[in-house]
Amino acid sequence: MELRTLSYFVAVAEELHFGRAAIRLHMSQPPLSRAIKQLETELGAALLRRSSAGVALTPVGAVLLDEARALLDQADRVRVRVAAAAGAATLTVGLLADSADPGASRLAGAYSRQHPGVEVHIRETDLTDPTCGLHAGLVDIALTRGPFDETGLTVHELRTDPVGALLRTDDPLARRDSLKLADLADRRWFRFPAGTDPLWQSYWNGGEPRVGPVVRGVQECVQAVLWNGTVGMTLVDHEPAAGLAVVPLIDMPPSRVVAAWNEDDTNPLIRSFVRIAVAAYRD
Amino acid sequence: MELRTLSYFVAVAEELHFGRAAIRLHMSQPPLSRAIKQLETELGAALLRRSSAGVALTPVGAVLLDEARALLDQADRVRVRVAAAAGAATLTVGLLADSADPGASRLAGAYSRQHPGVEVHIRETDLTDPTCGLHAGLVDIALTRGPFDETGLTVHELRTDPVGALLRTDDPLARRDSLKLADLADRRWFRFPAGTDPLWQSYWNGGEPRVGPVVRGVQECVQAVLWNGTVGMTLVDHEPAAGLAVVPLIDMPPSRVVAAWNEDDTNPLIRSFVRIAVAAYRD
DNA sequence: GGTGTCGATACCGTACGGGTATCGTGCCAC
DNA sequence: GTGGCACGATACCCGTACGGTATCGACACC
Repeated sequence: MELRTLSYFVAVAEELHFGRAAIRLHMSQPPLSRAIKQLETELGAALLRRSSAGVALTPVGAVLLDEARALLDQADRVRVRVAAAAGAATLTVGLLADSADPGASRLAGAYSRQHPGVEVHIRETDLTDPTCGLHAGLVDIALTRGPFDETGLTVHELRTDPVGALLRTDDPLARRDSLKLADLADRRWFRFPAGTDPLWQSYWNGGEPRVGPVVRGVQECVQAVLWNGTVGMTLVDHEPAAGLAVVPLIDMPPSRVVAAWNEDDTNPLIRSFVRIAVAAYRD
Repeated sequence: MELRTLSYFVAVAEELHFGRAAIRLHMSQPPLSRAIKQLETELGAALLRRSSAGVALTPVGAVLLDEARALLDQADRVRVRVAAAAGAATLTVGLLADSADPGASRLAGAYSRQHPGVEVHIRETDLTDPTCGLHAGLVDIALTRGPFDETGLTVHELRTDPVGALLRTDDPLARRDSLKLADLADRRWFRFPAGTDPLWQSYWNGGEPRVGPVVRGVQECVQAVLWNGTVGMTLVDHEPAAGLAVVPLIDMPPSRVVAAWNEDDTNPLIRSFVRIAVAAYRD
C-alpha cells in the first residue's frame, strides 16, 4: 500500500471507469487494473465490483476512498510544509485575464487558508497565451481554458462549461433559445493576434477561419460586440454586461476549465494546489 | 515520496545512524543511503547533516520527521479501518505468562482506545515458548522477552531491562548491592522443561548448564526460590514478593522486551499495533 | 449475430530497488 | 605519524515489478 497505488485507486473510484482513470493518470489501462487487483489482494478485501453495468464501489472500497483521499491530502501537506521549512514555498499561478470565475475565488480562499506560509505569485495573461506562460516556464501552474498545445504539460480538468454566443440585445438572434454555428456563419467574429495558439483560435472560432476585430482580452470582446455587433463566443454562465445577451450554442463542444503545469516542474506545491483546486471547482 | 521511503527516513532519523537503521529495516546500508539521497533530491532540501561526528537532523529534516511519523501513523490507521470494514479486524496477541508489565498495560489501553473496532485475542503462554506460538502460527504478534529463535520472524525491540538475581532475603548474597554470575556459580538455578528454546535456556542460565528445579512460569520461579533458596534470574524492576530480594547482576547482558511477528503474516493490523507498542513502551 | 465497449490476461522491455564489494574520510590508538 | 577502524558514499550487478502493446472474453445493443 503505497501512496502511488492509493492515488490509482482514488482515480478509479472517482471515475468508476478503468479506462478514463488510466487516461487521467497518464498510463494505460492494463497496469492500472493490475495495480488495483494487487491492492485488493494486499488489503484482503474486494474494493470494486466489476460488472457489465460498470464499476461500483464495495462498502470496503467506499471506506478506503475516504481514507485514501485524506491520506493523500496529508501527504501533499507534508510536501508543502517541508518546502516551507526549506524556505522554498513559493508558487507562481497563471490566470487568464479578466476571468471572474467563482471557482477561482473559492480556490484562492481555500488555498491561502490551508497553506498560509506559501507565497503565491499571480501572473495574469491575455487571450493570446492560454497557457499563461507555462511553455516559457514563467508560471508553475495555469488556471485557464482549453484548448491549447499540451505537449510537455499535465492538464487536469476542473469543470466543463457549455458555450454560448455573445450578442447585442438588439440582434434578432438574441431572442432565440439556442443557436447552431451555422446560424452565425456570415457574422463577424473575434480574431486573435498573430502568434496565438492555433488550437485556441480554431476552437473559439468554431473551427472556421473568420473575419472581425482582433481582441486580446475579455473586456475587448465585450466592447467589440457592443460597437460592432460582432458575434462573441462565451460561456453561458458568464453574466453578460448591459446591452448584451448570451444564447447557448448547441453544437459547440463544451469548454474545459483546466489546471495545467509542466510535467517536469518539481515544485512540491503543485500537487496540493491541484487537489484544492479540484475540490474548489467541485463545489 | 512514497510511504516506504518515508519509513526509511524515519528509521535513519531516529537511529541517527545509517547502519543501525538499515539493520532495523532489514536491508543493507547502501540502498538506504541512496533512498535518503533521492528523497532529499525530490524534496529539494537537505534532511540530514553527515559529518564525522555522526548524523544529525537539519531543521527541514526535523519537520519531515514529525510529518512523516504522522503520515505513517495515519497510513496504519487506514489499514486498520479497511480491515474493520472488511470484517477482518481481529488480532491475536501472545503474552508471556504472568508478565505484569506496565508498558503492556499502557499498550492495551492505548490500542483499544485507538482501534475500538478491533477484536484482540489474547493467548498467554508459559516460559517454555518465549515466542508464544509465533512459529506455530498461533498468534499474530508476541509481546515477549528474548532471546529466542528468530528465523522467519521480525523482531522489534521495545525496551531493554537490566537483569538481577532473585534471592531469599535470608540469603547472605541478598544484602549485596550487585552480583556477578561467578558469585552464583555453585547455586541451584531454574531449569526449563525439555523442548524449551535453547537460546532462552542458555541466556537465563547465564550461559552455563545448571541444576535445580524445572519451572514453567513466573509464579513457579518465585515459589522455587522461597522453598529451595534457588537463584532466580529476573529483572531488577520486577517488584519482588515478600521474603524475596533482587540484586542486580552486572555481567548479564540486558534483557530485551520485544514485539515479534511472522515476516509473512499479512494481517494489516500488525504494523499499527507495533507502532502503538513502541510509543507505549517509550513513555 | 455482428459490432462495440470495457475490464482482464498475456507477454515483453526497461528501470528501479535491493544486493555485494569497495572506496574515501576522519578519528583514534599506539 | 601511521595503521586500523568506523561509517557513509560509490560502483556495479541482478532480479523483480511496473508500465507498455496486443489480445481475449463477456456483455450490451443494434
